[in-house]
Amino acid sequence: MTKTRWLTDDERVAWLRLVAVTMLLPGRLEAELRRDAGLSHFEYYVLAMISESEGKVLALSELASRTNSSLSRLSHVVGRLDDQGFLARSTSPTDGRASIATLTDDGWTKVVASAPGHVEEVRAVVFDPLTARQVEELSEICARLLTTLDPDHRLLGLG
Amino acid sequence: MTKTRWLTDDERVAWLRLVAVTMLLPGRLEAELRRDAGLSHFEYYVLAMISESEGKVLALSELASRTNSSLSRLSHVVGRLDDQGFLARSTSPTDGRASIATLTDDGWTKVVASAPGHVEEVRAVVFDPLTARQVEELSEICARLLTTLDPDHRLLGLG
DNA sequence: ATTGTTTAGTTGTCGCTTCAAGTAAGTGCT
DNA sequence: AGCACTTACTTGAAGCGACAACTAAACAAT
Repeated sequence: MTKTRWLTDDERVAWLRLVAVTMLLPGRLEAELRRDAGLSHFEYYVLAMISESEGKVLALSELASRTNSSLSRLSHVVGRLDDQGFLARSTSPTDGRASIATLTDDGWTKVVASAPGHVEEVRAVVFDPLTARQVEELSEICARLLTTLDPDHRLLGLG
Repeated sequence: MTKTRWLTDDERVAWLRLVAVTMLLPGRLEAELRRDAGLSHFEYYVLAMISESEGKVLALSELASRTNSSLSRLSHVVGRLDDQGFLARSTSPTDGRASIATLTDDGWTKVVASAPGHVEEVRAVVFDPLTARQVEELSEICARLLTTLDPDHRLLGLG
């Protein structure tokens, strides 16, 4: 049990601000999507990830990596999105264990309809308040943090 | 319906990284506190906020502001923390509607015992990977974002 | 071939958050 | 003083996510 290295005053302020951002930002995205698209941010993110993949098809395990979710969570959510007709599930022809999710036409329409409002919200909340220089810095800072948080680059496509 | 201002490539990368951080960071804090202290991050944050207030006493509505939670959520959580003996509820003498939460000795002991591990985790995940310069930049960037996300400074103490 | 292990997903249960409704105290208007 | 309105919670029901247990397919070793 070594002595705790407490935060300096500057670090403490930075930390409180960062925590505040991580508490508030998800709520804003959630609210906009819920209101304008009737989707949770996670549901939108799932559909968006599939829509950006080749052939609009993804295995659930790959989807779980990219969305930072457990397979259990994903299984429940994909089930609901299936019920709503935004995607379809099928068994992989090359691996009998794997389920693959395919975006339906309705799902694609949904993503296309939801994206502009979502992007507007992202601009309003993140990019508009920052200078171009700060966007660069933020990007670099997040990249550094991700070397610890996500050493295998499981999010950000490509495992 | 004006034309969507899509993100540039650089913005898109920055955005994906930021989303990844906001997805992963809370999980790390949650896991450490759950493991070492048996508390959720939100429970810890509630106790910490009370412990830092004058007299270790706070009205629930003030607590709700500082923790970015609904009163409903807070009411449930405070009920549980009360059951566990970490705080006590009482009615405000000056306002019959208001409940005030008081940290008990056990609650104080819990916060003091949990803080070092929490700070270590914060250092490991956020401050150690960054240069001093980047910490400054991050702090400034978060401050800018909070002008939109939290215009009334409801979080960060002082409304 | 068979046995054991790993991988991929599903399902049921529990706990927590949200949401809607309700209660009670305070405030403003007349 | 009386009435509507707002504020500050509390409570119960419903939904989502985490966890544990389970199924089934693929792989690895002998």
